[in-house]
Amino acid sequence: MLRLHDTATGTVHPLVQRDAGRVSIYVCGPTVYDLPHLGHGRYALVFDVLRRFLLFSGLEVHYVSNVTDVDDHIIDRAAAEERTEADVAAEYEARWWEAMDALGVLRPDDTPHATGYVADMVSLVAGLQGRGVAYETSDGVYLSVDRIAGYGLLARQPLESLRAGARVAAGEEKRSPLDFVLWKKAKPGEPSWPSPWGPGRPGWHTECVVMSLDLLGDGFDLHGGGQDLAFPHHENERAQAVADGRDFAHHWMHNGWVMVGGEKMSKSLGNFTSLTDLLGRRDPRAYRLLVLRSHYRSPIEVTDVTVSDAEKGLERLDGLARRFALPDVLDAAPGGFVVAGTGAATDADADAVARFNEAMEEDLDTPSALAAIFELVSRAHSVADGGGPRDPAAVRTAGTVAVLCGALGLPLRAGTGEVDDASASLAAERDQARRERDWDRADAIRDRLVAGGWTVEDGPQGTVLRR
RNA sequence: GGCGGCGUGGCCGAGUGGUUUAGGCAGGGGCCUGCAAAGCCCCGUACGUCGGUUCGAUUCCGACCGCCGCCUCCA
Repeated sequence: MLRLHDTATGTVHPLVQRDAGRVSIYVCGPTVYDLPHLGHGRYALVFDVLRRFLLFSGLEVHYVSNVTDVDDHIIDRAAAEERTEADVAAEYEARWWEAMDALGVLRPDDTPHATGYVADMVSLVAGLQGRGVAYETSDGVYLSVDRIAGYGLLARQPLESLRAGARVAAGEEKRSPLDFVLWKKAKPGEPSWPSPWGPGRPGWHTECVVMSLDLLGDGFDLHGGGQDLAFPHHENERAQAVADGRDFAHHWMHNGWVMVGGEKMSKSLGNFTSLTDLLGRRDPRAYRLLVLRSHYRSPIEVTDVTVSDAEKGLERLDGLARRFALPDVLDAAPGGFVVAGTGAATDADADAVARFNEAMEEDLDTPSALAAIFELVSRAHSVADGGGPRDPAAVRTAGTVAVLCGALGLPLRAGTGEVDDASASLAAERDQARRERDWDRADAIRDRLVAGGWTVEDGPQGTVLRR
């Protein structure tokens, strides 16, 4: 049984399933007004790994993640670029999925869009107003936070201390500084939908309540996102659900920051690197490995050094795949993973698989899970050094590595990459020179290849080139 | 001001009240190799500071120092 840290309690406890064998998850997705940055990439990877591990464990998963396609940022960008809001949202949503595909993040089972749920949101807000927990002002409708039992649950502090630190903007008509907007009245030129309060648009915190409950139902298992969503976003979602008398998420999971030079990466600090940029320059799998190398709740530094470090780790895994010509296991049906030879595997293999599972089940301890994998890598090589790459025990161990990596969404690459004709003929020339024991010529050719960016290895069939 | 997190060997980064090590990267030595590369073997007595509990603490408790974050849009 998977145990996970729960933001609501501050403890690690079992992820209880409302429906046995089936896990329902809602993860807050992107607001599509700009390129995704590394922080988006991290949360997407963290929850992708969670989802894959649940599938790997034989569970069914209903994974829902939204796209916020109506929002002030989108409106601002559209105005600045003299485009429609829909046009801006469509462009950046497309860029989002490109990045997700590059990262190997599985598509959600459902991807609700805020604009598709406006009528339901209006109903919710009207209902809240009817119950007297929401009130109208000149610019919108707000929720009265002090009417909510347990407000502050996810912030992990009581309402009073939250209120003490709250900043108050001038000219606000809110009754309490923590009250938040449910509905925004449209200004001229802004996109709008009809409502009892006149034309307007929903506030950000409302969409996820409506969409998660609609698609997953009351009392769904897990709600997640980046740490910065815990408060106020998730707190406010929960507040609405509570006020509406609904049973909301039973478990809350939040991942830690991407840091830059010791500071949180964020839009407001302007210190962000776009995910699109990183994926264009580096092996996308390196970012996944980098994310997996630290615990999901710890901050991670993403720098050239840490990315390079991850790439070298990846090289070690790919090296194993090359030696054993391991197939790409990622294409296997997500729920159909079978741990290679679990029954027939050596005790050492079974032990490593057990350690992998135990690590993952204890709050997704991916660093320890990776340690188990790397130990298998060493042993596969070690056994093959004695019995050759066809040695059944070595092959089985290597296969286990591929399966476990697959469970983490990390495909291994056995190929050496495209080798151009000129380089291939140089390699052939070198092999000829080596057969003639003309070492000077062979080494000169190798130097040329290395200068051309190749890694040159002597394999059983002669020179092997790879980038 | 309130609340929370973190401080592990050159770097990254798990974990644990003591008996044998996380793991990766880098570095040193050896094996293999025509030489390399890849791979294998061996190597580093690390746990912020000061106290306390304990037979024994990096691991528990307290204080302190330092760093980071949330309380505002933010993954």
